[in-house]
Amino acid sequence: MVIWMDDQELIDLFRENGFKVTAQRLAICKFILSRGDHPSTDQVYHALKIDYPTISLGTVYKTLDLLEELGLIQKLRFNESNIRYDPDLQLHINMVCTKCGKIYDYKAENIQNMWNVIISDLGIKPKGQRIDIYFECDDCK
Amino acid sequence: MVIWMDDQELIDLFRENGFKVTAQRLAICKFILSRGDHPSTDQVYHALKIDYPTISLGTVYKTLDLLEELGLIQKLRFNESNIRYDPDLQLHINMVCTKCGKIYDYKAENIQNMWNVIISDLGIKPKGQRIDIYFECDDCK
DNA sequence: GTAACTGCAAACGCTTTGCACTCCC
DNA sequence: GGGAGTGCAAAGCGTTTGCAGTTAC
Repeated sequence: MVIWMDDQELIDLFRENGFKVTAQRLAICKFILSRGDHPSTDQVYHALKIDYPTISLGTVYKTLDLLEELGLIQKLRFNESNIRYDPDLQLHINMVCTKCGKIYDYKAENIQNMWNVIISDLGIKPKGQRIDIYFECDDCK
Repeated sequence: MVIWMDDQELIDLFRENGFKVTAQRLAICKFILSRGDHPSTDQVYHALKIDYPTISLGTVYKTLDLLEELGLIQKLRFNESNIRYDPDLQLHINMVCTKCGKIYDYKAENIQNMWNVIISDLGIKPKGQRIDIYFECDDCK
C-alpha cells in the first residue's frame, strides 16, 4: 500500500516535531512512502543520487531512522544482511520470494478480523506486528 | 515449543545427509533444540564454551547454518543486528518485547485454522512463515 | 588414508559515529 | 547567529571466508 502525504503535510510533520525541513529529507521521505516494495538503504541512496548527486549514505540512514521515530515507516530485517523499510504500518502480509527476494504486500479484510481475535485472546496491547510468508513467486518458478 | 530428538536420531540425521558427527555439532544442535527463546549465535557460543572451551564462533555459525539446511531451525533477524535461531518451524507467533528483547512463543489452534484460510485465499504453496507481535512484556511494564 | 570439520584470524559488508562545513529558521 | 543537518571518512560489529591442523569414518 502506498500512503499518500503531500509536501505540505510532510513539512508540517517535521516542523511540529522540531525537525528542520531539508531537500534531502523531503526527497527520502517521498521516495520511501511512494514505494510498496520495501527498498533497502542502498536502493534509496542510489535512486536519489540521480537528482541529489551529493547525498550521502549517512544521511539516508539518519533520515530513515527519523521516519521510523515519527512513526511513518517500519524497519524490517529479512535473512539478507541489510535493512529494508516498509512504509505500511497497517496489518498486512509480506509475501517474500525466497529466490529473488522480491516482496509483495497482501492485504485482506479477513486478516484483520483474524488478527483481532488473536490479540483479544492474548490480552495484550500490541505495539506493532509483522507477518511474512515465504514462497516462490511466479517469476521464479 | 521444544522439539525433542534423542542423540541417536540426531546422529542418524547427520549421517543420512552425509555429514560427520562431532561432539561440537551434537552439542550445538542439542542446545538450540532445547531452547524456546531463540538464542543468538553469541549466546550459543558462550553457553557451550563452558563444556567445550576450544569451541569457536565460526563453528557455531557453520553448524547453525547446517541445521537450517537440514530443516531443523529457522534463522530470524529482528531489529537488533544479530541473528537469532528458532527451533520451531511450525506455525506460531513470536511475541517480542520491544524493551528487553525477550521472545515468547505463542501457539493456539485457532491460529492454524486462520492461517489455513489465508493460504487457501492466496492460492500459494508457502515454504515457511513468520509472525511477530511487538509488545511490552510484564517484566518491562 | 582422506575428506570433512574445527579453530583461528583476517576479510567483508552494512551500519553507526564523529566532526567540520553548511544551511534552515 | 546559532543550532540542527549534511557529507565524508573512519570506526564498529556481527558474519563470512580461507586455511592449516585435526578428527571421523
